[in-house]
Amino acid sequence: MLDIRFIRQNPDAVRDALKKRGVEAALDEFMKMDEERRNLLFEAEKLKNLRNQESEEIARKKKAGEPVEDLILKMREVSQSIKEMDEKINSLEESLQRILLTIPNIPDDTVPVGKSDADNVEVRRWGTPRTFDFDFKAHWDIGEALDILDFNRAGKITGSRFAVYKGAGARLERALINFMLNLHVEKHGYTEIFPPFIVNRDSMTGTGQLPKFEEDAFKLYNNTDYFLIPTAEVPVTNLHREEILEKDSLPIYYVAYSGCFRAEAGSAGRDTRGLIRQHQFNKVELVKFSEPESSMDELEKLTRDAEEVLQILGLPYRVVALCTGDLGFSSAKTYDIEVWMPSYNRYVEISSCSNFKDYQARRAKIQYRPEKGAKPQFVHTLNGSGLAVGRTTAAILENFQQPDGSVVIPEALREYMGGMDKITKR
RNA sequence: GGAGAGAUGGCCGAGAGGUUGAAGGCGCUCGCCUCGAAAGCGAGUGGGCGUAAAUCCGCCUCGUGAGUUCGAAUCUCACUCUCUCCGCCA
Repeated sequence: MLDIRFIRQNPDAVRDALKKRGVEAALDEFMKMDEERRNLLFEAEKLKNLRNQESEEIARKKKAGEPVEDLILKMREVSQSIKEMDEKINSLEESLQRILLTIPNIPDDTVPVGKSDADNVEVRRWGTPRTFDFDFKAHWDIGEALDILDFNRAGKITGSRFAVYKGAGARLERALINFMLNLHVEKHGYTEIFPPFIVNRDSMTGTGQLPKFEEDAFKLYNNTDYFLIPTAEVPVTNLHREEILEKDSLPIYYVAYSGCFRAEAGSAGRDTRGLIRQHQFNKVELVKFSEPESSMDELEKLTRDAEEVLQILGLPYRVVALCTGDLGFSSAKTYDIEVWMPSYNRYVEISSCSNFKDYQARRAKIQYRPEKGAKPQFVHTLNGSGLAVGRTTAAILENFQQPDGSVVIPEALREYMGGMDKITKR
């Protein structure tokens, strides 16, 4: 959420930022309502001041035994006016809030301007995509041939866009989760969180999934207003919703494994095969809370932390800076890490690392005190996948497949696989 | 699911319609004292909004939302959460 004062004072900057994103917002109407609200508020406050003073007067007179009937009658009318004005103010506030919640974040100055993912800028590459001297297969074919992935039965159990992992496949997924968590906890200094996979509406609003993207989320219908989390970002960022953090506690680094659930509305027909786009998938998520001054540095470090997973696994990847048109709703700056996926013959997103600056913090009211006794300020929040586990499994199957149909397990995962160095058909 | 109790400032805890934004204590900050510390003494100490900012001032805020009233932390209703007992349960 943007600061309403910032919009008031810099409407052109906001308009410009939205244009770069390719988004329209009813700013003129917004400014008008804001002014009306403030005028009404001023009038209402004058009346409230009168009411407070006269109420004390009544108390004083009553105690002294003086008559108060006239005053009470007069105040009855004042109270009625206050009530009417408050109702108008409230309805204006609701409208303003509704608009405010649908205005995306302002892109950082360093974000390349562009319309779509075609305008994203490659920042760096690591590793070299392997050239195959045999007829390589897509991971869904590898998985089914090795009897470690079963999409058909998942369709029977639930429906499309679900997968069953079996045997070494299930173990590989679990190994990756543990490997990633251990790396981030032990080497990068993150604190592990195991969050609820179901959250309430306030949490979804705090991180920006709601109100605008409700159709993307799975909603629970048991007389509750609960949602399945689309990412651990939601529960973990909301850990500190409506809190004032100690300066000394910053930066805070959290890492969380969670299942993730996405309706994938609007992506019908895309990535219909394999593990790339599922309604349910596993992810290890990195979340940071930082002081404003250091959040850009923290974004660089967070991205490197995520990259290291791919480096240790030996998977080629590249990092791209998302352009203004491709930037997520709440993000001020995002790097996508894309892993080489032979079946796609291109790099495929496996992590998205973002600095939200104070946008989520303002929505979720996450503050800190810059100094003892100072006014609280909004922290900056960041997060990134470290990594999407299902896509990592897919990348391992494809990049490390052998001519005989087996798949070599990366060295670093073997201790998590009971020493297994290769998945073969059994 | 049934029965009961509760939710007040960073924490503990009073308050039961009228200078109560809130006694008292703890904690914290600053000052005095001290070579220094402790103790003691004095002062201060939630958040939001009000065109930028400090001060002043005003409005709002005692779980959340509505209501009664000239006036609500105090009364009414709904909701949320916490605790205790019973039931059920991985």
